[in-house]
Amino acid sequence: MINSIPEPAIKRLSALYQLLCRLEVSEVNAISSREIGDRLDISAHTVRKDISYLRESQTSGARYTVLKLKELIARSLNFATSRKACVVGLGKIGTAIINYSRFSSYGFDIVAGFDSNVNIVETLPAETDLFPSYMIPEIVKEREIELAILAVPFEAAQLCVDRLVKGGIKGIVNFSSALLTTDKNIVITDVDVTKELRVLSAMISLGSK
Amino acid sequence: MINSIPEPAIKRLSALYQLLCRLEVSEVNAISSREIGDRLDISAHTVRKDISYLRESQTSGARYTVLKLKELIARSLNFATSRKACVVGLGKIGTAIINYSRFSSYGFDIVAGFDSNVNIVETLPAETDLFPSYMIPEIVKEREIELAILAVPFEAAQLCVDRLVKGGIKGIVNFSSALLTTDKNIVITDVDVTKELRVLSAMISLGSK
DNA sequence: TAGATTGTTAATCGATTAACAATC
DNA sequence: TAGATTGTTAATCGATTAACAATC
Repeated sequence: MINSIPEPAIKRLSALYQLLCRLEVSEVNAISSREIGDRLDISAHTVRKDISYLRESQTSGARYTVLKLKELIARSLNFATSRKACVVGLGKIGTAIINYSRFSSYGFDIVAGFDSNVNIVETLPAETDLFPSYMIPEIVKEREIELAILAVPFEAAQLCVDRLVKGGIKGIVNFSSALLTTDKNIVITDVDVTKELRVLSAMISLGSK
Repeated sequence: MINSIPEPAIKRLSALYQLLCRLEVSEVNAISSREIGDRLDISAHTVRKDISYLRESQTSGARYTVLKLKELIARSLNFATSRKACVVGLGKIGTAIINYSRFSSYGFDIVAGFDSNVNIVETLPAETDLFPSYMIPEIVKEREIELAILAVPFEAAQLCVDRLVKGGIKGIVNFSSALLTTDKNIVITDVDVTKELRVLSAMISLGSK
């Protein structure tokens, strides 16, 4: 029933969740669909429509209660239960991510880091357990890691993905510029600065937006 | 005429461009829409449709010549002329990006780095000219910088954006987790690991894909 | 030539926008 | 109560998929 939320709506709802967390900190109690739309740069219609995907049909003419709406999204999109994650590749990006302490407060526990260079694994100062890359399948399975942040060089990316999949990974955030191939049931998001710059560049040139 | 390429198509064409660059290096000469589709995880229909947005109507039954198609995309999306970019915020992420040397070979010249901490600006070893943040408007204007990579902490983000806009920036890749507000004619892409993890998490839970 | 493949028009599918009754 | 706002159905808009003639 709740199953069929369109992917664009999931993305917007994730952004909305983030906004609600911020509002909660600033002690804002209620917000209208219009205000949300202004902040997130989408229409108020879309905001209400997106929220309606989650609802168990209870009509109301009052503005959204920040806390309640946050809870509703958390429940519907499963943000309440925390997930285990790992970082693969401990270069500059990987190290920056693994030392970014705020993940756990957002429901993501980084429980392992991997690098092919044993030297790095042994000497890097980090609060997280570090392992050599060949141990990925073993550790991912053992610690029930569901998500991976991949920050290895281009050439090493596919091998790491295969190892992660072998361990039973469910989703990957890909910081390498490699084009990865996997089973359809593993979700991958690509984060590629060069690609983002290109898209921006094209949009500037074409004036499309 | 060429103006009206839908945004999803622009994104896919940027990915295709990247694929073609790779194929060129591996000395592949020709490729079919089906093969492209397999690699990019989209349908062959979509590939052909996307390419048709660029074409000056010249029918052909032969597979795409890698080099020609690459050139066509470069010409249509303006990837040929290089653009100037800057990095704002020289923490771990910012430093990693500014020292990533390959941007220039992709048509992006990073011509300045900024940080609010004068100490960092003076001592950081980098090949790029570094400046204190208050000089952003001046330098952006002077050097005709069109793109910015924003990697400052959450709290500082909006101030930096305002300064960039003052200098006449056209596009921003936002690595901070802040929700930025600006004129409609400035293009912003958000790169937020936490948000990506959330979206992955939701998609895993809902099984939607 | 025959099989394969493109380029593009038409058909379908899905998301966004509009509208409005129900509610605060 | 009256003005504002939600939740949801219906209408619109746009992108993806299908189909097929033109071409290699």
